[in-house]
Order: sequence, then structure tokens, then C-alpha cells
Amino acid sequence: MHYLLAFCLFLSTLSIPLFSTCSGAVPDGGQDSVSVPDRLECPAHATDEHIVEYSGFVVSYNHHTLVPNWVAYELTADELQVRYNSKSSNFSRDPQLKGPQASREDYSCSGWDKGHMAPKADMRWSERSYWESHYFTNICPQNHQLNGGDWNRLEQAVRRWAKHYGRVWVVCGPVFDSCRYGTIGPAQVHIPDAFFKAVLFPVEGGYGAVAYLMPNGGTHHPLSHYLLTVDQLEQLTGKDLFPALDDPTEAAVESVTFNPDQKSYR
DNA sequence: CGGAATGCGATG
DNA sequence: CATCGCATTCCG
Repeated sequence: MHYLLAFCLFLSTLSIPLFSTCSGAVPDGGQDSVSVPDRLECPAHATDEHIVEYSGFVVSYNHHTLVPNWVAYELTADELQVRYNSKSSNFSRDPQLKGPQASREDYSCSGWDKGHMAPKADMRWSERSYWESHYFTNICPQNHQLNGGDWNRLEQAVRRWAKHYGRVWVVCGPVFDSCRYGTIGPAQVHIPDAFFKAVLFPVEGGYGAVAYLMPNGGTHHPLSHYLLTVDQLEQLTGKDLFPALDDPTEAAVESVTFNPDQKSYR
């Protein structure tokens, strides 16, 4: 017990922030980088990102912030029928990925949750996808209240929508602006200021979309409080979301907010 | 209320 | 290391 406490204090002394550039603009060298797959849910490719394709989701990993730039996946109603389960949830590094990664030590005693971007509850359709969701390439430091609260409620809504619409396309990730929370751990894992999530729906003859932005704190509001258009989210994050849509469709879908519950039986 | 789902941390 | 218990939240 005393040893553990001393260990944590030791780690905290190691994690003195030097100067943390938040932009992620530092080029990280040497990693094989694959182009972004041509899928509906994937954002346009940007510089300084390393694309990793897992069985259940695609990650744009940032070797500077040690968190993903974004995580994207299609979620189907069929996938939610299969419920692979494990008593333990063992977070680990992606063994295939070269270069720096976060580790458990960075998060332990940090006061921040290991927050999934692609939720493990969305990846239960196979043992492989389940464990891949536990790689640190899919994890961000996240406020505990948010992780179990409003962010979790949004994830539950996405599963409800996937069941109702048959499939949805999801992209989410951290947002860095003021970098007010600094970093955690010896590896200096960057703590996001906020998180975004955008969801694309198949509707008759076309698509609808919603976007959310939640600060990385213990706020509690109705989900509608965090709502914004995909256009607004793109301006905030500098990302081009759902670029696989043809231009007129993309423009129409991203300028208005779809109401996914409007047509449901509730 | 019971079952999912997000986790953390104590216990052998 | 695995297992268990705890807290919170939401849904049917």
C-alpha cells in the first residue's frame, strides 16, 4: 500500500510537463502509414497521421499526443446481436504498431479514465475486435464523470440507433484547443479538452447526420445540449468528415441536424 | 427493479 | 495475474 502510493508519487514527479505543444504538428517519423480506407465513416486524410485498420474500426493514431486523432467504424444491428464477453478488460499496447504508445502506467493514479473511443460494447461481435478495442491506440484520458455519464449515454444512443436503422456510421475522437489539462504519465499522454462524435444515418434515399461536442469535464446535460451540425464540428476540428459522400449530398447532410429519434417508435 | 454498460480499485 | 465488488447511469 505504502509502496503503491510512493510509486504513484514517483510517477507524478516524472510527468512534469515541459512544454507541450498541443497541435500535434510535430511530424512523427518512421511509421508506415496507410492511406485512409474509402469508407463512408472515415474522414479525409490529413498529414501527420498514421492509419491503423482493425477488424472493427479504423484509427488515425497520433504519435505525438499518444491518443487517436479519430476513430471510425460502421456499426450494424447484426453486430450488436453477438455479445463476446470477458470478465477482465485488459488494456494493452498494439503490438503491431512501432513507435511510442501510451501504457497502463501513464493512466494509473492519474485521476483520468481510460476512455474508449470505439466503445468495447460496440466491439463485442468477436473476440478479436473486443481485444483490439482495448489497445491504447483507441484510448484517451477521459473525465470519469463524463465517461460513465453523458458520453456513455451518447454511446448507448448510438447502439439504439444502429438497431433501429440497421446500420450507422460513427466517427469520434478528442479535441485539443487550449490544452488546459496538460498530460499524464512519463510518456506525456495528452489530455483532450473535449470529445467529438458524428453519426451518419441511412434514411430513405439518402442520409442524415448528427454531431456532438462534449467538454472533458464532469458536466451533465441532456444530449441535445451538446448537439451541433457536422459543418460546425468540421470548423472546430479542422477535419473533413464523411468525404465519401458525393459533394451535394455531403453539403446537404452536414448543414442540418438530423433527428434520429423522431422516426423511432418512441 | 434487473440487466447493460462505463470504469476503478481492493483482494488473494 | 484474475476475480470480485463498488459507483454511476440508462433502458425496458
